[in-house]
Amino acid sequence: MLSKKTQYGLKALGYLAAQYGKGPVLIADIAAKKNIPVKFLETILLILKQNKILDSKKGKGGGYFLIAAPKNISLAAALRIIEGPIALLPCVSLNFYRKCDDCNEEVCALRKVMAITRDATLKVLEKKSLQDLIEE
Amino acid sequence: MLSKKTQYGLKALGYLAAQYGKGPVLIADIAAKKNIPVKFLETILLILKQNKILDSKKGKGGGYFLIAAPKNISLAAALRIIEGPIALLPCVSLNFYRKCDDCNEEVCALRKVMAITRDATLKVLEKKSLQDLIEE
DNA sequence: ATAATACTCTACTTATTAAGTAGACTAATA
DNA sequence: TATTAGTCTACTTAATAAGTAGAGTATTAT
Repeated sequence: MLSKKTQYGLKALGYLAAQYGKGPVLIADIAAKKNIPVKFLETILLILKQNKILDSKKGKGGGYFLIAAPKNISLAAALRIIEGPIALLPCVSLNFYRKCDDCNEEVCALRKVMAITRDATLKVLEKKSLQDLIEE
Repeated sequence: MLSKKTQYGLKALGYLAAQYGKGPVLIADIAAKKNIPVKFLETILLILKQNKILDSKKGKGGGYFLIAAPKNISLAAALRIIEGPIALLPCVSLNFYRKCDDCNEEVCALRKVMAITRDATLKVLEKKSLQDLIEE
């Protein structure tokens, strides 16, 4: 299950996607509209900025905004930044690979199944984008 | 990511699948072969027994064994018992549904995407079984 | 019967992560 | 230069993960 942090982050991104092209949006605005604790949201947006999904402006008229068009940012990319690995086991993660404690990766049956599962999940998440998080 | 508990549980089930039909297997045996802390494994196997995946016999010649043939137990079923929900959000879980805090489920775009993701993941996990966890 | 075997159950402990908060600091604008 | 608004460091609290200890109960062999 996704952490609250990730859920908040994706909701915020959906809101910013809807406002794309309309200039910076206040943290407080997003927090209010999406029912997210302001201080918590600050840290989430900062992480997204450090990872080149968002940019920001300080001072009056400032706020956060998407660097790229919503349809060009996949949910997989967003998820990896906020939540971490998408795979169910570290040893089949494409972006956060870690070796298993002591199973032989060539042989491990669990690994094989989890790699297939990862592919199925990724096929959806790589295709879907922030565009798909925009509410009517 | 799956918890250690779940990884241990699935490895143990894979081992029991390989021994299916050969009578009870000792906890200590499984633990030794699969490098799992014995006491931890005890609690995991007990949960699987309470959920009708395994049965056990006490005393000499005792141990744990699968109730049904490995190919008749899906990974989805095993995962749900040990790990819990397979979906990424409580509001799209088929077996562990919980309402989201304050988003409108009819409208929520995130929910829609996560339901599609769940379906893709389940399509694999429902089809794969303990048979697929048997090592050559 | 009874000793040995092996699962069962209650009750911990310890470490890590999740979730959120407080407050000072820095940059941009009017 | 005052106001606005994001940035950064450093907490706190609660929950969950991961594992342990030890007594109890059922079964089998002698």
